[in-house]
Formats: sequence, structure tokens, C-alpha cells
Amino acid sequence: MLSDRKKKILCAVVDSYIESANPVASKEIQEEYLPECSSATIRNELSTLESMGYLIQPHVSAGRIPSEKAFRFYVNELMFESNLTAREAEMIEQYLSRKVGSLEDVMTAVTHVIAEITNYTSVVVKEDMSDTITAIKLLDLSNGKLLVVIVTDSRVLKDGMVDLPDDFDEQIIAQAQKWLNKIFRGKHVSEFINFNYPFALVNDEFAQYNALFKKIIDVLKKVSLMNGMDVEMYGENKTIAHSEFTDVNNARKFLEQMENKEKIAEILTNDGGADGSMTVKIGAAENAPEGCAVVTTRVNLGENVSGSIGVIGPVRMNYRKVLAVLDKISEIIIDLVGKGE
Amino acid sequence: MLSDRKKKILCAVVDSYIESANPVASKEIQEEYLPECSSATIRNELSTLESMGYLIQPHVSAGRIPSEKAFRFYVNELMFESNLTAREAEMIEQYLSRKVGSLEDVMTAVTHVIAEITNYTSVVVKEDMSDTITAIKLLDLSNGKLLVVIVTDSRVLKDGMVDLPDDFDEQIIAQAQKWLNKIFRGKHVSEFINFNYPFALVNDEFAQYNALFKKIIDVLKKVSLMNGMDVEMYGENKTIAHSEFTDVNNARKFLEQMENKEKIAEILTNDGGADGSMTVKIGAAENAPEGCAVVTTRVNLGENVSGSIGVIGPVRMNYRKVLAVLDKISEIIIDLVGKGE
DNA sequence: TGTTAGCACTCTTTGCGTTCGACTGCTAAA
DNA sequence: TTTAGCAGTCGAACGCAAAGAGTGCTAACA
Repeated sequence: MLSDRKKKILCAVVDSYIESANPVASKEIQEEYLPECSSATIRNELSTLESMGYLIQPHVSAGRIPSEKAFRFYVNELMFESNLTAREAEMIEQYLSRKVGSLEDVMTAVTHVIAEITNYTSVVVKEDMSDTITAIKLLDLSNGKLLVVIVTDSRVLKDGMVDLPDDFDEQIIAQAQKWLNKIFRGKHVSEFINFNYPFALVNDEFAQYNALFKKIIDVLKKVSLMNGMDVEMYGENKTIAHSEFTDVNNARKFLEQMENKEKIAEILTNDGGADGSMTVKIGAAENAPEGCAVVTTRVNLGENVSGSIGVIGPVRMNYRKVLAVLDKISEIIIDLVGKGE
Repeated sequence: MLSDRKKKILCAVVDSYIESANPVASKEIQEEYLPECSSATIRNELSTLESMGYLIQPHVSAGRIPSEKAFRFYVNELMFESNLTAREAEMIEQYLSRKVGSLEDVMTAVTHVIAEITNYTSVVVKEDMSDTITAIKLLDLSNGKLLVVIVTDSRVLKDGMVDLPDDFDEQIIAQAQKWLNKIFRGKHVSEFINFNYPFALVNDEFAQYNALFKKIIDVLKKVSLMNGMDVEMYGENKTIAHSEFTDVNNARKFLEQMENKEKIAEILTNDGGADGSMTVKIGAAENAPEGCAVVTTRVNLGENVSGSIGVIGPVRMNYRKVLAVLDKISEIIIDLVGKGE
């Protein structure tokens, strides 16, 4: 357990370092945060904080920088909440009020405002994990192709196409649709992924169309897999504008990690959480990208669609601001989705 | 008009600079490209080439680097075509043969191979400017929503949804579908964008549903507008790995430009060109992003869908390789699309 | 026992001068 | 017109010294 003074000092180091990215000296703390004690006292405290693993001294004649452990402690216990400036709040309202269109539009708008305000990279992940199927529709496009549409109780999944043999008529397509619905109605989309073709279920007059059936089911599989997640990202270059990325190699490493959307999506989603909950991951040890921290909030985007809104920046991130922004955003989204239903 | 020897020397400078990114010295040219004359002679030639604007000398004790004018001349007249290595050709085949799924999948695959092989950023832009409408389908999703699908002769456009009043039955939807088809079949998708609702065309028994009709048409408008262009990009960090971007500010500037997808799409598409045609834009003067060159090829992706495949890299780009790769890719795509019909 | 002033010590940063090496441009001769 | 040779220029690399930033330690003090 840390003494009050140690907490104050640690908080000062973190706050100062977040702002300036420079090692923090005892004298600076004394002058700007703790005028009631001397720099020598602070030096002593800093020394013990270092031995406890909260601080790091790049070299002997430098100040201290916070370790990831310190940031963790800061986020958990030291940081006090802050509010957005009027300007920022207004900016968010503006970006989001105009875009009451499709979910995609909202996602785009969200990533853009967040990146603009926080100066970090923003990601939104949409998940349709547990949608149940209302119907499967087959639509003859009259050009030898069959459009397969999966309708779910919350929305329409992306569609897929299948080539049609010449001798297929409306009757047979209707019949096929009936069968598919019999099999899949009420099931979860995710069940497609490990689904094996049920030959036994299909009656004899359909035997010759097994191949087509299989194709359709393959499309369904693929479509539901792809549709499970939708990742949108914006502002990669906002993050690399920060001083930890002045070394191009760092910048490149960061961008490479950002290119792996699956991995990013996993980071944003792998610890569920209720609507409006916040998660902060600091550093590679907590599964964030190397040298980075990720702040995530979850929002319910509809009865069966859940979304994760995240901010990715350096470990030395302005957590207060980021949390405030995400708070505001998720509040608006929840409101917006609520209205939509 | 340049003498043969000047051309040879200029070509040598460009080739060497593309490979090494270092200023090229007279001695190097003599030893590796022109053993038949002395370095002093080459120095004289270099000097006149510089005064002609083809070369730049960073400082007096350095070699020469090519100007954008030199690259232009190189691409137009000096460069000889090259072939892909067996490994590269194989890689392309592999990436593209597996992905005969949707157009989106192919686009993604294309950007990935290109970035992988060339080590530059790759962009694909798909345009549906003049698709004509085969049919408009209304699909009752049995949950109070109506799915509007526009079917075109080449493919299905993204769909949109409309809320349905309670008292709508199948009959009325079928009727509405009939009307919409009567109005729009055979028209260009682009015609939606400036379309005004034709009250006069709708007969009396439908008058009460004007509002719904209007809604549907709004969806159609929006959907066709959004679908006009689709931009996919990959490998931003491949480009910034090159030495002209070791300064993080350059890297950032580059990435910022890459974030403006509309601008990029315009660069890739604003000078039409036939199927398979190649365009090379060098430097800001030719409308490429600053410090960059853009090589584009156009492919027909269907009767009414045209695509542009582009590579964005530093002005000091390996044009031979890039052109060879794009050539191969467009050949495959043309073949692939041909088969699909 | 906790706090503080003072000072020695360490290490980085900056600036400067020197050397080294890379090329060129020029001159004069072939 | 070409070429050898040489003087001259400029950047890169290196070493060194001085300046600056901060600390840790010691000894005194409350």
C-alpha cells in the first residue's frame, strides 16, 4: 500500500509524463505539484517508488518515467475523471447527429470524431455473434445466378451468389428455399460455421441437386463467417505523430500491427462486458499491441448486434480524455440505437 | 533530343538510383554501365544533363540524382520491359486462383499480392457508374421491414431497408415492386441520384402509399450513390519502409494523403483509358501525392463495372517491376471476369 | 525518525575542430 | 572530342571538452 504522498508523487509523474513525454525530475514535481516538501524528500520517495517497480530511470542523470505498472495503477486508482470541453462535446454531437444513416455510416463517423479529438487511432468492431435466422431467401436474378440472402431478426446479412444450372425453374428454387428454412430457421448464425450437409434431411426428388445445395450452404458458411465481424479503423497516423514513434521503425512496427484487423478485433472484443463497460489494456503484457494501450467500451447496437469502440495509442496515453470521449460517444450511441427501435 | 550516350547515362543514373537510393557518381556509371568511356567524359555529360533539368546534385561533392523530369523520360522512352520472376508469377496465381468469390474478395486479394510483391501501397477502385437496372426486388422480411434490392445486369448492388406500416400485405408489396420496375428497369443506376418522385405515374389506389414510395426511392438513391465507388487499399507501411520516408514527417504526410480515399480514387480514375491501359503519374506536378508516383491500370470488371488497379510508391519507384506486376494482374483479372460471364 | 540543504558524481547533450573520403570541375594534353 | 590528373568542396565520422540536468549521499536539523 502506498502512502498518500507517494500516490501524489506517482500521480504527478504520470500526469507530467503524459503531457510532456519527458522524464520527470524531482525539482519539477516539487515546483509544480508538491510545493510543501523539498525536492530532496521527493527524490527519496522517487527512489523507493523506483525500487517498487513503478518508475524507471532511463539513466542516472535523468528524471523518472512511469512503468506500465504505474500506468495501470494510475488508471485504477489515481486518475480522476475529467469532462470534455464544450468544443469537444459539440464536435461529437455534430459528427454523430448528421449521420443517422446506416450502421456503417455511424461506425465511420465514430472513428473519425474519436481520432480527431483524441489524436489517437480509433477502431470500431461490430459483432453479429448470436443473431438468429429469421429466414433464408433465394432470389433468382434471371441471369443464371442465385442470390442467397440470410435474414436475421436484427438485420440482413451480406448476401452471396451461386451459379444456377440452366434447368432450374422457380418451382425448384421455392422448394429449395423451403428446405433451407426448415433446417436453419431459428438457429444462430454462428452455427453455420461448423455445419455439415444433412443429406438425410433432403428428400429423394432433390437428390440430383445435392451439389447445388452444398454450394448454397458453403455460401452461407462463408457469408456468416465474414459477417461475424466488421472492423473499421481511422487515424493510424494520429498515433504515430506522438513522440514514441519518431523512430520510423517504431512507427512501422505499429502500422504493421494495425494492419492485422483480426488481431485488433480480438483485442477489442475478447473480454465481453456489459453495455457501456470500459476496458483498459496497457502494454503487451495486457495483450495490447507492443508499446500501446487500448481503451475499449462496449455498446449494444441492436437486439443481437454488439459493438466495441476502441482507442489505440501509446502507453503514455491521455487516459482521462480518452475515457471521457468514449463515455460520451457510447452514451450517444446507446441513445441513438434506442431511438432506432 | 538527347544523344544515345546521354540516354544511356541517364538510364544508368535512374536505374542505379532506383536500386540504391543514393546519388550516382561518374565513376560508378563508368564501371558498371559504360566501361567504354572514361569517368571524365561521363562527368561532362552529367553536367550538361543537369543543366537540361534531368539531374540534380544534392551538393558539390555528391553524385547526381534524377529529377522527376528524368523519371518521366525514363518511363516514356528509356525503360525496357521486364518479366516477373517465376516465384512472383506463381505468387500472383496463387493469391488470385483461390479467390474466385465475390468481387470484394478479389479486390482484397489483388491489393494484398501487389503490396507483397512490389513493396509499395496498392489500391483498387471499383466504379459502377453506368450499370443498368435489371430489376428491383422488394423482400418482406416478416419483421415489419422491407428489404430493397437493386439488381443490375452485372451484379447486385448493396441493399437497403425500409420500415413497413402494419397494414401492408404481400399483394401490395408485389404491386409496389411492379411499379418500381416499370419506372426503373433499363435505366442507369446513376439516374437515381437526381430522380424526383413521379406522382403522376402512380395510380390512384396507391395514393395513400406515396410516403412509403418516397422512402423506398430515397433508399435507392442513397444506395446507388454509395455504390458508385469502392476503394480498397493495402500496404501503406510497405511504402513508408522506403528510405525517402525515414523522416517520420514524410511518413506522416504520406499516410495523411492515403487517408483521403476520395482523393486517391480520383487520382486512380480521373483519366479513363481502355481496358488494360496503363497510366503513370510522377510527382505532385502530375497530380500524384507529394513525393510519390502512381501507376494505374484499368480493367473491365463486368459489362458495366470498371476498375482501376494502382500502385503508389515513392517517385523513385521500380517502374519496371510495377508495370510487369500490373500487367500480369490485369491479364488475370480480365481472364477471370471473362470466364465469369 | 523524517526532512532538508549542499555537494560530488554521473551521464547526456551540444558544439567544435579535425580528419577522411567522395566527387566534381577544370585544365591541359592527346 | 576524349581523357588523365589535380585542386577544391562539402558531408560524414570521430574525438574531445564544456555545459547542463539530475541524482544519491551525507550530514545537519526539527
